[in-house]
Amino acid sequence: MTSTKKWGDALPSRAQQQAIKREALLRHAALAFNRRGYHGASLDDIAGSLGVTRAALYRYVESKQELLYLCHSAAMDAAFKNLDRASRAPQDGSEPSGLDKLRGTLTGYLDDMIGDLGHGVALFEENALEGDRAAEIMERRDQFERALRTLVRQGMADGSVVACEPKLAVFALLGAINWVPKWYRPGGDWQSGQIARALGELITRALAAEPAQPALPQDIFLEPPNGEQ
Amino acid sequence: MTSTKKWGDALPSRAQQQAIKREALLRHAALAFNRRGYHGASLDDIAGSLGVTRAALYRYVESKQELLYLCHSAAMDAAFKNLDRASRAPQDGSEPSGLDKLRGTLTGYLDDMIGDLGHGVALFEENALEGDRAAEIMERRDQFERALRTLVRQGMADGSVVACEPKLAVFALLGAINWVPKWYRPGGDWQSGQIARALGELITRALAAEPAQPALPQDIFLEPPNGEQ
DNA sequence: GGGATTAGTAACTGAAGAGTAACAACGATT
DNA sequence: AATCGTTGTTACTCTTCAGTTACTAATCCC
Repeated sequence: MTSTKKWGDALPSRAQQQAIKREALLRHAALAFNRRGYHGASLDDIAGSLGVTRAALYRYVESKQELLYLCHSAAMDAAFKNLDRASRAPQDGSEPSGLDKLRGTLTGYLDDMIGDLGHGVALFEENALEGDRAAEIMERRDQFERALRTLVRQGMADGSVVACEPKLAVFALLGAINWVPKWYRPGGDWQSGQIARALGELITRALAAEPAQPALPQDIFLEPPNGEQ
Repeated sequence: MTSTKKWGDALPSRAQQQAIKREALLRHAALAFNRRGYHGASLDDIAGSLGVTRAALYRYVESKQELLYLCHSAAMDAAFKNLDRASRAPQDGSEPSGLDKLRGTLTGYLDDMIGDLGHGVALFEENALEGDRAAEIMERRDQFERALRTLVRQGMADGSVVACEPKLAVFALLGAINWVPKWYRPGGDWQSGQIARALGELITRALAAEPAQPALPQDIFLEPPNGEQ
């Protein structure tokens, strides 16, 4: 025997399986919360979509509240990850403009939200969070929004962004992005990365000081993907 | 006696009072639905905010579902009212461009949503609608979205709108607008009309073929209204 | 004033749903 | 094979909440 385990190392360990299941649980929960709202989505629904009974979920999560918290926490992780990446990475040798950073952050964030791994889809329903968890998420969210506003201001300073009220502008951008889970259906006509890029271009153009860029990969979209109006 | 009624005609009639109370109920319900979600907002909450007990609400509305329906219905009424107005009214003698119509529709719609009379604030939670009412609202909403896409296409034809995918663009615009009730608080730093106009300008610029217009009443916003970041 | 209509309340009913506890099935380890 | 930990189930409990009913108070109209 080369290994003490059945099937060698092909099967994931117990701990790994636990983690995998937890991930799946978060994804399904986020989907349910998005569709029906926190209070509207019952644990029976979520458990059912996983082919399991409600009681089983408590092996992976201590309460429905924690489930919601974990979704929001993952979303915030993605937000800051992309903010960091976009703020750091030089665009093409030169320092990226405020608008570049903004676009990079939002595009990456959106891609994470709706992409294959995206389970942090729960962005409505923050009011359903309670107690310390609520406070923590609100704090992180405010921090993210402040950072975005700073990027807007930076863009106005470097000439990449038009004069505007940063708070209002950031709300508008986040609105457009956070709305996506309402209509996006994986496996639909569009790929997630495609949407993220196109939408990122579209909404950051609302802030761009420059005239519209010449259509770059935009032209993918010139034809409707199917015949609908 | 000039009138058979106490207080003359100063007091509204019974029927008028009924209507006024119903309006107030809808406003408070919309607010509660927006804040806590349909399932999260209890009728006790809503009744309490009106200084009344839950049972009293049933004088004005036959069920919680109807309450939600009426909110959405009012929102759709506002949507089509503004679509009509903006599509009809010539901007300044000449036929308005696709972009003009789009901006007019969305600005007016948003103003109605958050303005003083705005009680149709409930735009999330459409999934909480059931049965025939759900079908009707969905149908009207789809019709509105189709009309907006048509305006986008029209704008591309007349040169006022850049090449883009209309469906995606409309989703983005509606996202930004529907997000507003999440952060807007009446009596805050900004007036509703001010927000509607500024946000309308901002988001339609995402679609404008033209270079950014020179800052018009935009400059109201150049200074943050109070000292916050 | 007095009878009818309207507005509202307090108390109950029934259902849904979150969380728990007792128990069964499975698997790994020895 | 016997044991122990893990995963999951069934069957409860307890709370919350929508909706109803039977009543009281006010208001209108004659």
